[in-house]
Amino acid sequence: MAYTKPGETRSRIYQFMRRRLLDGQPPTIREVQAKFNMRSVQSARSQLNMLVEEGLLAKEPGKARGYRLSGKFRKNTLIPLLGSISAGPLNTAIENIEGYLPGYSQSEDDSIFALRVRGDSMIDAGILNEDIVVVRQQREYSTGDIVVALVDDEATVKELYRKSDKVQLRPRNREYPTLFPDPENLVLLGKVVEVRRYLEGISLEESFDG
Amino acid sequence: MAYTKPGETRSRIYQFMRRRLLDGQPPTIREVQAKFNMRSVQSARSQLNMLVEEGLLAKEPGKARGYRLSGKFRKNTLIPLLGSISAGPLNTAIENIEGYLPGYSQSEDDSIFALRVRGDSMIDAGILNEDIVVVRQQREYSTGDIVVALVDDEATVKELYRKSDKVQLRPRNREYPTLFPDPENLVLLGKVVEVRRYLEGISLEESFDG
DNA sequence: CCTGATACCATACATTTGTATGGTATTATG
DNA sequence: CATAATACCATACAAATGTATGGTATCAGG
Repeated sequence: MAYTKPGETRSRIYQFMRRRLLDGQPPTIREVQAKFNMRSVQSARSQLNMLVEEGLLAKEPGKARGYRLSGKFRKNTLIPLLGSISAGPLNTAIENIEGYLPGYSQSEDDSIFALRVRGDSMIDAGILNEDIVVVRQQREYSTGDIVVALVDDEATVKELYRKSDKVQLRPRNREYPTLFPDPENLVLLGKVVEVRRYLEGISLEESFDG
Repeated sequence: MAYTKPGETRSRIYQFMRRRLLDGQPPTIREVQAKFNMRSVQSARSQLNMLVEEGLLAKEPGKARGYRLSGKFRKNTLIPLLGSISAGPLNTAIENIEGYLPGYSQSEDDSIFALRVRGDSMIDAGILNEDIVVVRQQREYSTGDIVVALVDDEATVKELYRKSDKVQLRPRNREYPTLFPDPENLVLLGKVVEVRRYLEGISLEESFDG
């Protein structure tokens, strides 16, 4: 019986693992074995080990179904949808979580959250009232970024403009005025990295504490 | 030592399970036991069993980490992002999957897929060029639904209008004409239930076959 | 207070699943 | 062809995990 070319099986196993893990159902080694018609557990296991060594997978040794997607790669997580944001650091806002959205996160400690947009000041950027924006906290912001800023204790979505020391928060709707916040009092909660709109009344995940 | 009120622990266990399962890391019974400071495996197990009986959880008996979220409830799944859609049923289109998006699915056998929008004919509905629409196949469509239709072997996103037997596919951009497709040749691929826009160059999951 | 339901515990056992050891066959490459 | 790397196999064992049995303590309602 011919063997597969070196690396070929491993690549296919990785695809399989990836799908299963993203799907929330980590397989056992023996499931991999069966899936690829191997007659020995060890055949599957050694392939998996090599994937770990290559850094494509991670694992918790000894634990059943212990393979994980490597931290190097994007990972499915739940993004908290915050009901309202008041002043203060984000930690305090965690109190009122309206629900969770399934989404990506690049790195483990990405600070990502979601907000529902009120108003139509960004309508020309395709962000409508009631849309949900996914926001990532950052240190640096560039001109042209769509950001969430805290103005008068209220979160607002605007386009950021910077020229030397002056900062502008521009709406994308001619009926709204550009804001010229005092740079020292400007609080940027993060950059909008994604926009979502649910066209059907989808009740998001209830919040959980446990 | 006082016991918790009936139902209280169970509710908290459910929250825990839910989070872990949505997160793709099904816990073992003993993990639940430890999490809730129980001194017996069976304490945790019986609670979990009751959750299964209540229909809140499902399980694969005998399997390690075999608890799942019940099918009754919305569940995180991966939505395939189709590269291009040609004529024919969806099954044939599965060939060219560009990637996967994390998303919800209501029922197990929901036929859901995603498409990247080409063109700006729906710009007034806040759907821009390159946006991604999540589409659910349906039998019935109503006036006002935003649908994906197959016109000349190409998928197009439009607003559906119906009057007696006449069907219109209206763009939401005055520079584009309304289409009056022959009702018999009209192929509706589904209804747009969600719109997404990634503002950063996010390379979606590579497609996998295995 | 009585009673059933519920929350728990202790312990043992069965199965699933990860791990280890030692081997043969095939592929790639100089 | 010689050699190393790789793809596989068979079998055993150990650890993690699910299951079963038989209990005691607390809660809730009449």
